This record gives sequence, C-alpha cells and structure tokens, in this order.
Amino acid sequence: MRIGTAAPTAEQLQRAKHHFVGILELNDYYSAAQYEADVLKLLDRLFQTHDYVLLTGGSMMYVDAVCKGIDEIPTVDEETRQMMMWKYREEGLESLCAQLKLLDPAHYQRVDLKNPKRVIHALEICYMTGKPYSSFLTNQVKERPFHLIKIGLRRDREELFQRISLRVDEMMRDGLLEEVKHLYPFRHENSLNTVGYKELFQYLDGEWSLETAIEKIKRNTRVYAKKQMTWFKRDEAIRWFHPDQQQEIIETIEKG
RNA sequence: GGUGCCAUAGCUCAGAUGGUAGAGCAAAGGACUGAAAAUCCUUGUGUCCCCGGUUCGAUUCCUGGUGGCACCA
Repeated sequence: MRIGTAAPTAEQLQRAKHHFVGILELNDYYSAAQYEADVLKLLDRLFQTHDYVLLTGGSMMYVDAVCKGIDEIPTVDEETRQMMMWKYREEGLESLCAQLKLLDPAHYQRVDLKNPKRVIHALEICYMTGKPYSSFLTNQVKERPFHLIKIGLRRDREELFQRISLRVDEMMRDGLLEEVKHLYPFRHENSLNTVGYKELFQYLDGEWSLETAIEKIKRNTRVYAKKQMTWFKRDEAIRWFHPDQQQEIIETIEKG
C-alpha cells in the first residue's frame, strides 16, 4: 500500500531512519493502544543513543495515544466482537443502546448513541469484563519519561486544498490504480476501508467513472484534513507554524 | 426566422389550483479512550431570470423581453 498511504520513499528512508513503516499485513489487527505500547518501547531504546526523536503524521488518535496515553482497557477478543456484530445486525442499534443503558448508565449518558462503533465497543467491554466500560476510564494524561514538543503545521485552506489535489494526481501518476487492482481481492479488509482505496474499488466495480472516483478521493482527503484541524486545534500544547518557517521550527525545538 | 419546452440554494432538481420555498450532492462547523485515512452529529434567506399587468397579495397566472435546449425552416 505504498502509494495510497503516501509511505516514505526509498530516498526519504535513506535520509533518516524510519520506524513502523510497512510492518503490518493487510489483515493484521492493530490499534492506537498497541501503537502506544510499541512506540514507547522503541523510544526507550532510541533515547539511549539519541537526544531527539521525531514523531510525524496526522493520525490524530495515534498521536494522542503516544503523547497522552490511553486508559488500560482490555483488548476485545474475536469471539466477543463477532457476537456483538451479530447482535448489531440482528437487533439493531437501539437495542444495543438499551443494553448499554442497563450495563453502564454513566457511559450511556455520554456516548454518541447514533455512532454504532462507539456503542458496540462500550458494550463489548461490558460483556467481556462484566464491568461498566466507563469504570476503565481515568481521564488522566499519562506521564512520559521524556520531554514533548508539539509542532503543528498550518497553511491557507485554498493552498492546502490545491496541494491535496496535486498530491492525488501525483498518486495516480505513480500507479495508485495498479496498486488498488492488486488489492482488490482484499477489498473488504478493514485496512482498505480508507481514502484512496475505497473510492477506486467503486470505480473497479463500475459504480463510478474514474474521474468521479478521483474527485471523491480529493474530496475525502479534504474532509480528512479538516478533521485533523478540528482535532489538533484544541490541543493547547501545539505550537503552530507555516511549513516554510523552518528556521523558527528548528529554534523552537532547540529551545525545548 | 417559426413553434414548443425550460429559467428556483454553489450544482442537479422538486414545489405551492396565488399567502415570499425544500430534497440530494457540494460546502461549513463539531464530536472522538484498543476498527480512527474509521465512525458519527449539526447547519438550507435564496433578487424563486428581468420589465410591466391582473390581484388585498405574484416566485406561482397573463403580456413583453433576455438567456438556454429541442424540433421545423
């Protein structure tokens, strides 16, 4: 999935040592909590020989998992997940909400009852552990054995959207469609339900023209960029810069 | 040139036998604790093409104009 995920190029990989690139198979289970654990373990090692380590990217929850931590909640086993998916299909969301109200009234008050993923996950934990989902939540930011400097990059929306459009065109030139064709047999894997892949699957299904699919990729990428802005905007620790302000960014990092 | 049809939100269109209007898409804003490039929520005032007429009242009916489409010359 090199092209669609905008993985670092061979040249970029040469210039700086990267971690966690291409470590997972299509159908591997992974989560923000696992990422938190994996990254902390790696950092432990890296800080023995490095003063600085850079964490880059825009996967909001994964960034926060490393910086702020995620509460200790058991990982849902396959059996429970299957059972809950079955209940969701057979009984519907409303029924699941009613069950959550009984098993975890506190969380029932707070969750987005219209969001199946949230309701399902809370219920999974309730059923699996016999304890309310909310009893696992501490609402505390974890202490880290290192100093964090958060740098946010921001540019005019018009310019940003223009660059998104160019980036998608470039991916197409680099052979995104070929990549997607190879992945077509695995299209139902969760890892492929993402921008850049799901739209081209629709094209291969004959539901959209190629032009429409490309427009949708651009559109969905814009929406994603907007979601990143919304998420990171409320993080007061982030210091914001225009990408061209390299000198200022370096100084900020050196000052700590 | 003639005849017919159309002109309503950024786009595609719906609608009221006359009481100033609403869907989809787009767009904007927001949420987010082991599926997160995922998932979910909220938001629709727009000279209803223009001039005039009828009317208490016209975006709706009528005359004329402008633009578009189709057919006929």
